[in-house]
Amino acid sequence: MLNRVILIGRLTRDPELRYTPAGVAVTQFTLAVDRPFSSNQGQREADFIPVVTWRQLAETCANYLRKGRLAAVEGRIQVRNYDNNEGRRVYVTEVIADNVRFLESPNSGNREDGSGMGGSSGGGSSSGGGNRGSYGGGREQQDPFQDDGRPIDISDDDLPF
Amino acid sequence: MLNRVILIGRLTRDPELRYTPAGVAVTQFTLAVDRPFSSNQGQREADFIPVVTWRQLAETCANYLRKGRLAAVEGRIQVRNYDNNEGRRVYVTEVIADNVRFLESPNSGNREDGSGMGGSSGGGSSSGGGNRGSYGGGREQQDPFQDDGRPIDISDDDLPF
Amino acid sequence: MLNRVILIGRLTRDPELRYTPAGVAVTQFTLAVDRPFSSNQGQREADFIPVVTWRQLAETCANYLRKGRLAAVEGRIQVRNYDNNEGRRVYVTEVIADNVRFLESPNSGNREDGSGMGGSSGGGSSSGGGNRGSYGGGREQQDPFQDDGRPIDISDDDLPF
Amino acid sequence: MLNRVILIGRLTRDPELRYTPAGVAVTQFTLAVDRPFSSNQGQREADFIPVVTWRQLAETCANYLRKGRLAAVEGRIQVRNYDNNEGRRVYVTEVIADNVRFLESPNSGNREDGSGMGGSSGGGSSSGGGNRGSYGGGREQQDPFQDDGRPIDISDDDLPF
DNA sequence: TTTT
DNA sequence: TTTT
Repeated sequence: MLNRVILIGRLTRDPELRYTPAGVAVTQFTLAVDRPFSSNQGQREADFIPVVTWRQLAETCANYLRKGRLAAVEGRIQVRNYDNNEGRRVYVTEVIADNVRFLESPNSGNREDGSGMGGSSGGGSSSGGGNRGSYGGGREQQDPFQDDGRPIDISDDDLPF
Repeated sequence: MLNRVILIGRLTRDPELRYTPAGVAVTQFTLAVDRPFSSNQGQREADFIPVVTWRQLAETCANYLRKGRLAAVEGRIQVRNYDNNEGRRVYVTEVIADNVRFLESPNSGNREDGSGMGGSSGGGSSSGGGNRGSYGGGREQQDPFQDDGRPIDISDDDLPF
Repeated sequence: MLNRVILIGRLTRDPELRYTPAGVAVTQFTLAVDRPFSSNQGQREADFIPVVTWRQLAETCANYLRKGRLAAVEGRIQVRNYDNNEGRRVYVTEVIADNVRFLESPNSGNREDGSGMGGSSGGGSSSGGGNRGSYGGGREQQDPFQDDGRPIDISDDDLPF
Repeated sequence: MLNRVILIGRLTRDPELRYTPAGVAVTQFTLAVDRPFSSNQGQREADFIPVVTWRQLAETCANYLRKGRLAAVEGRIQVRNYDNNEGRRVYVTEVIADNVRFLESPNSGNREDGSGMGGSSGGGSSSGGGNRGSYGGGREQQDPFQDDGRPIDISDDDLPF
């Protein structure tokens, strides 16, 4: 079996870093990836694809990625499910990333930022300022994947790899 | 932007061929893709990933793929949404395939079956017999993506590419 | 069968646009892709991977890519061979791209430049002279991209896709 | 940077297992991957793509793969070079695989044979093995996989990953 | 022959 | 030098 995904897109929001009860870092963000064609209403649309990173990569992503930034993500598709408060089973599809490249950095001019893998995470970074604008430069699209009341259940059982 | 997925897995059921009002073929199936590691309960798990094909490729898949068969799929992740009968917005993530390889065929011994792309679709649907076996050879897992009451809304607006 | 490559790297030189006798555009460039680890001498190394694009994509690449620019390339590996002037068979491996993303542009600040696919090529077009070399097609072929004295002939038989 | 290749094809010969002086296993084989179109002489052609695997994966490939078998390979493109006996620099392009799937097995009927990885179970960690080491890393290297009179030396410096 |  |  084989399950491989490669995406290039922009973050719809700042990444969210959390920790499992056992202290393992998890970061979630959503990538807006423009579709390669226009809709028949002539608009360019995007797919909003949830991405999850774990451990060191999670820390690095939380430190270096921000809303609007361009990133390349390598990983696999994972489908998990939970029962919501109406007793319905809900399916959640995410890309579990094992490699993230930062394709832009605000302060280093126009250069690639380095790797999400080997990168020493350095300090808190977050470099302030950042954060303008709608994700993709202009269109006011909405990130559908956030605090919509879904129970958040990160457990240490969810560790991939 | 870039959005590329490659999967190898087994069909959880026979593919479902439908037509849009304008007569465009669409085929949906789910691929069970084993995870590359075991859960911490020591079980091997799988992701059940919905795949959609259109037009000629849809016809070919409907003709040649069957429950339990191994296939390779190339495509892109698409996230669409609709409002369910409780007025909640539901997000559906699918792989829109533009290339499918049939990695097994029941009657040609142990050989690859050919391409889903250029393949002359040949005749009649091959419906016969089909349907033995649980998808992954043994485990009785459940395909979560079927007739669970979700409205099916294939429209001609959904044509990719 | 399946053959898919995705690269992100920097151009080692300006791209070279040429035309087949029938006027089909071909652009060649080399991508320097850093390896994901350091050598045991502690140096970071790169692979230098030749990329070939055809037709509209070739024009767009010639117009928008330059030495040092970051690009994402999607395509397939192609291996062709020719007999050199010593009568030895030489094997040439290239990535035939069907999609190129420009991940930096010098004049548009810090934004992605757009697609290599749908891009209107705009200005320069650079039609110039060039023109020989059979590329990719039959057997016993010449490498059109080397001006080191080997015979060159690009023919229109060499069009992929 | 990013460098990802996925291939499905057939082995042109039995794989060749060797060991470095330090006893690290290396296996080389060539995958014949049919092109997705016919030549203008109407023939279907193939690319013959050299694949290299290391360590445990090398042993597994040597044990389970044979000439003619269908396999899926995931890895990265590596370009190394050496100076041949005429003093010319020769460039060798190979896919360094980190995942191989056996898509056919002769004795288990028509089923997929399993993974080339041998996933460690347990919850966390896994990811096995050290890192670093560039295979074909330094400069001026020999191609260890050709017995045509060129000097052979696989060194332990060549370990990838 | 290589990019940052 | 190539597989089916």
